[in-house]
This record gives sequence, C-alpha cells and structure tokens, in this order.
Amino acid sequence: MTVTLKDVAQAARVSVSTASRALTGTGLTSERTQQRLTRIARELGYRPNPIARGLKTGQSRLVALLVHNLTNASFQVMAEVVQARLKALSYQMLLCIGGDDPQQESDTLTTLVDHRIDGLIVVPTGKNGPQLKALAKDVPIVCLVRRDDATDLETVLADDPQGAYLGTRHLIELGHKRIGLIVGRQDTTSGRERLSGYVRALREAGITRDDTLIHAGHFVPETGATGCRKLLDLSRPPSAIFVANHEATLGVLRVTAERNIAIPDDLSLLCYEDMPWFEWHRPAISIVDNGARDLANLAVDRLLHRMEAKGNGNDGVREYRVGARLIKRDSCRQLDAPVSTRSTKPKSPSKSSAAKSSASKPAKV
Amino acid sequence: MTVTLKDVAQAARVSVSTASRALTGTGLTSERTQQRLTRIARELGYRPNPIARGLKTGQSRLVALLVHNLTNASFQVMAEVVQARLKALSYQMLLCIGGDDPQQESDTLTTLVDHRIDGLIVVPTGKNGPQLKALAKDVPIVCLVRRDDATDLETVLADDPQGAYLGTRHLIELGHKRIGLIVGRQDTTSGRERLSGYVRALREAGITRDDTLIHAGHFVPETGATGCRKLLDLSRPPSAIFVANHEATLGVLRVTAERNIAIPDDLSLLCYEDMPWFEWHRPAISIVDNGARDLANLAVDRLLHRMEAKGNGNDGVREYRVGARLIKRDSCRQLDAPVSTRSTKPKSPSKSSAAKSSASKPAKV
DNA sequence: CGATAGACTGCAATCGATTGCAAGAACGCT
DNA sequence: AGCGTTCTTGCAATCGATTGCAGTCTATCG
Repeated sequence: MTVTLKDVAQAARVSVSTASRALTGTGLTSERTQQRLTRIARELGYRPNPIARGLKTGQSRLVALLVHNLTNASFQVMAEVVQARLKALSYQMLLCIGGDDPQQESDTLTTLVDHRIDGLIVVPTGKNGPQLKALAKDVPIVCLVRRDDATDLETVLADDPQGAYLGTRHLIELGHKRIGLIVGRQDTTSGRERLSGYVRALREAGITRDDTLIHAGHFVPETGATGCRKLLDLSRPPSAIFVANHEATLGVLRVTAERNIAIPDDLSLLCYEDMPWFEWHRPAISIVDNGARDLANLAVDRLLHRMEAKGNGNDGVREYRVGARLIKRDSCRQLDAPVSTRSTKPKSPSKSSAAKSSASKPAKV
Repeated sequence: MTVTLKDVAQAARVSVSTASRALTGTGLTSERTQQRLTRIARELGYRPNPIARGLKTGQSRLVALLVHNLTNASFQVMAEVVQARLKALSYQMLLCIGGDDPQQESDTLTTLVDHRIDGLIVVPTGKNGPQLKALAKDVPIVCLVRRDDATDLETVLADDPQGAYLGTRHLIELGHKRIGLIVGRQDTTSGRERLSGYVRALREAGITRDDTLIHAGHFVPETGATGCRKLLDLSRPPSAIFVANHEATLGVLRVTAERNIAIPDDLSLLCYEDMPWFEWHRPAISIVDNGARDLANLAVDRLLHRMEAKGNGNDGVREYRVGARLIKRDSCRQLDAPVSTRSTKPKSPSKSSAAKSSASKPAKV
C-alpha cells in the first residue's frame, strides 16, 4: 500500500542502504545519486516510517507533555506553545491529562515510556517521585510549574514568591492595609510560596500579619466562595482581596456578585494567573501573570538541551525561575481616593432602576 | 538497558517465539509455561516495546484527536472524554491543535499518518477534503462537530438546527418577540444551521423574521461586541439576545456591562455551549448545551467500531446527530412579568451608593 | 506395540528502516 | 603503468517484536 524505502531503491536501481543514505543526507553518497533519489522519492510519495526508524534508532520523535487538566488557562497556553515549538522541529507532541491524580499520572508515565518518547515535560503531582527518578535515566525529563521534592529533576518554576510579593505590594501601594489572601493548599509548593511572598510584602510595609485575613484551601472554586464569605464577614473586613489560588477566582466573583459588592469601589480584587475572559470582564480583572508562555518556552529549551546532550545535559542548574509580572487592569482602586463619581451614561435601553446594573464602570479615569 | 523479550526468554530457558506466544496469550502454549513466563516477565519488569510490535503488526496504539484549539470549552471536554475512553483500551491519545488553519491541519494530518496512528477523530477545517479522503483509505477517520463536504466521511455532529430552535423557542415562550441573534459565519455548517433553527422557531410562532436583528460574524469576541452594539442601537432594540456564536459571548457580556444593562432585567441573554464559569457568573448564564460529552463519546464509539471492522465498518449511516438541550439558569426572564423587585440584601460592606453594583442579583425567586 | 493425532515448542523469516564493513570505482601521484 | 587514496555503493546484521512452518513429544487408539 504505502511506499517503502525498498520501493524507492528498486525504482532507482540502487540498494536500500544507498537509498537510505541518500535520503537522510549523510553525505556518504554522490551528489548525483542523492538528487536522483530525492526526486524519485518525491515522485513516488515516499514517507519514511517513523516506527521502523524508531526501532533502529531508539527514537520516536514523540515528546510528551503531561498536565493536570485543560481547564486551566495556563495549561492551555503551555500546550499551545509546546506544540508549536516541537512541531517546528518535526516532533509530535503527546498531550496527556493527568488530572492531578497520582495513580493516573503513574499509569500515563508508564505508557509514555513504553512508547519510547524522546522527552517529557511534566507537571508533577509530587507523589510519584521514585518513578520519575527512575524514568529520568531512560528519557530526558523536565518538570514544569511544580517541583517534585523526591527527585533532583531539572525544574522550571514560576516565581511565585515574587509574584505574590508584587501583587501584594501593588495593593499596598494603592493604600490598602487590610488585604485578604485566598491561597492554595499549604502542602503544595505554590501554596506556600505565594503565602510567603504576601507575608514579605506586608512585613516590608510594616503591616502586621493578620491570620484571620488568610484563607488556604483546595484548588476548586468553592474554596474561593467560602474564603470570600469568611473574609467579608469579619468585623473588620479587608478592603482588598488577593486571590492567589487560581481556581478559587470563580467562587470569589460569585460571592461578591451575590452580595452586590462593587469592584473595585467596594472591594479591590487582584487575581493570580490570567483567564481569557478577564480582560473582557467588567471591570477587567487585574492579575499577577505567572508567565505561562515563558515557562513553556523555557521548559522546551531545557528539554531540547537535554535531548541533544544525550544524558549529560547537567549544567549544574537544577531550578529555573520565570519572573511574574503584574498586569494592571480595572479591578483594584486607590484606597484613599474618593469613590469614583464619573458620569454614568445610561443611554442603553435600561428599563430597570439605577439600583441594579450588571457591572461597575471601568475604574480608570 | 531495558528488558526485552529475549531477556525474558533466556531467563525462562525458552525461545523468543514461545515467550511471545505465552505473554500475548495466544493459547498456543501450555498453561504451565504461560504462567511461568508471566511471572518471570513481571519479575524482570518486562514491558513490550510498542514500536517493535507496531513495526510487525502495523499498529501503533495511537489515536489522534485533532481540534482547533483548547480555549473552547467544548474541545476541552471532548479531549478529556476521548483521553479517558482510549486509555481504558490502552490506546494513547495524540492531541493535536490545528488552529482552524488549513495549512496547519494538512501538515498535522501528514505527520499523524506517518506515525501510523490507528485512528483519527478530527474537527475538519473543511479545506482539506481531498487529503482527508485519501487518508481515510489507510486509517479509520471520524469527523467531529464539523462536516467536510468534500468527503463522505462518517461524521458526528451536534444537532445545531434543533439546538438553535430550542433556544429560540425558549425565549419566545418567555414572551420575547424581538430576539437578536448573533451567529457564526454563514459559510460554516454550524453558522447556517443555527440560523435556520432560529428562523424555524420564529416562523412556528408566527413571528416575522427581521434581518436587522441578525448579526453573523467570525468566531471571535469582537463579533459579539459589534453585534451587540448594533442590536442595542436599533430604534427598536431586542428584548433578548441569543448568542449562538460561542466565541462571541465575551464581547456581548462586555458591551452589556459597559452600558450598564442589567441581565436579565433589561435584556435576556441566552448563549450557545457552556463555559466552566457560566454557572458561577451572576446571573448564571442560561445556555443551549451542544452535548460535547455525548459528541465525544459517540465519536469514540464510531471510531472504535471502524477500527475493529478493519476497513468495512460501513453501516450505511454517514451522519450522526447528538441532541442539544437547554440548560435554564438565570439570564433569561419572563418578558410580560414585571421587573423583579425582590429584596436586595446589602449586608455587604458596601460603601458605595446603591447606584452601582458589580452584578444583578440571581433572577430565580 | 506401532501408528497417528494433537499439543507444544523452536527455527527462521519478516516488518522498514539504519549502519559497520568491505568491495569496487575513480582518481592522483611517482 | 603501478600503487595507494578517496568516494561510492552493496551486503548483511540489527533493532524487538510476531508468526508460518516444521519438528518433538506425549497420549490415545486399534
């Protein structure tokens, strides 16, 4: 059915080995035969069989990316970046979804290595350290976003301490003194690191840490809802909330909406990691960008480096940090300034009273 | 490095062929040797090499899913479903992102077939019909969500005419007579079909179609924004907008927010396809669910069927439709009923005047 | 007790490439 | 012309499995 190297060789009246050498461009064939074979191969529509080649060379030209899910916008971006980069090098990306579940991660890892992937970028659950460590002997691995403390794998991390610091400082500079923090579980690196950045910014500003303003929880929207309620119900509620647990954002938005809390007038809101709709939201939501695109690019760089180095790509560096940056939009307001009194333009066919509107206006003047 | 079948055979003092037969369970070996080999293989940690096996059997145990992007929530769901289903059958999913770009689609298809995938589920751009047709001779293919008219490939489609009909009828039943429609490009199947469903519902209700209420455009948020503005600026603006172009939803939401239009009090809003945050949004957004989960499951069913049938899985059926369904949440209101006057509970630390709130309250009583 | 079917097992070819080794061709040099 | 290089090319082994064919061994039957 399909054209094999043998067919090409026969058509050109040379041996398979010559054909192979000519087509792979080893420089071991004469200029003339090389061109002739290239032409014939093209005419016949020959396409090398990666499976056969892989059997011999031990390579598959497959690189896997194992993430927790595709719901998280960061992972989407990363997947697209990785796919684009790899494609340019004629690798195929194997995108796998591990669901942040150790068992599933373990199964997937096994399958992947069976398939003789040439490289792996993984967001580890942290529960399969030994396995990862063992696999790393066979295939280049780079960890992404999370570190697996049980291994000494090269890891590309977001600079969470800095990101949380930047965000918190931004709020402080806007005059906020009581800043609520909703953050991830404290048994994860990112959870701990973001808390530490928050604390550092407070300390630098001479604000004493108030633990009632801190809510840590699982990576689900409910965490945001309960955390937000808890914060709002305090006798002295915060004037700003920093949602440093990405998945919790939805919960926070819902609670503020339910309670008719105007953002940023009643409450400033700063979130961690972007979502595609954040800038379409009214008010557009300010964020700390963890640099998903940069993270992915760096991870690919490091992986390729290791793949080329064939087992000794140890440059000594074990951990890379990608800087976070603040993206100011409209959800945080200067605290000491009076509540904005810009002109509302109700030229829309608004039949309802002014008492309800579906969103506050942009905070920018 | 890794354990091969040969190693297992040697350890068991049998030939490779016997080892192979015992481990693959062909029933051609004695019970005893089979068990013995299974045990030894396990002890040695033997894992068959899919590449070598694939070379001989012509199978790769790789099934590809080619979608446009991962931003679309439907595609996310589909990817997760496909991955889960395939995994249970020990296939690996190759998730590829085509970007709705014909060139990229074409390249990707070539690569995939080179890798000897065992099956393919593809959301076609519609511009690579000939290629798809040719590939279909070598590998089972099922089209998903979109049809490629240049082929006669088996296709699993959402029932867009019905979905749009259901949605429109819902709005009509709520008393709406002027219903704006923001829909996709009319050179796509889904764009045309959704428009037709909308028109049918109007006709059935005896409402004459008003083309000024219809806005068709590209699959980007901007389409929603311009469409929404256009509709709102009409001398007789609609009382409800049906956003049947998924990507346009963000634009519509932004414009309504900017203009302080309360949903559903001032304007009812119905969208097509879910997004994870729709039910967290205030008001929770009613949608027509295209059944992404069902679509993906059916596509997998059909693909597996064809893969097993080995080239003659032609059951005569060429097109499958998966029913859409309406999910009522809080963004559509009964038109003739008075604007809701439920008690607002501003127990939140609202320092701002009542004139602004970040969202309207839930519409449900 | 010999013949024969049936159950296991092993040999060797095969899938489609890559690659070490050696033979043959072409060329330059003295 | 003779000899040694350098280029090209082909032969054959190899990667790690699967599988047709044939041979061995046991058991069963006449």
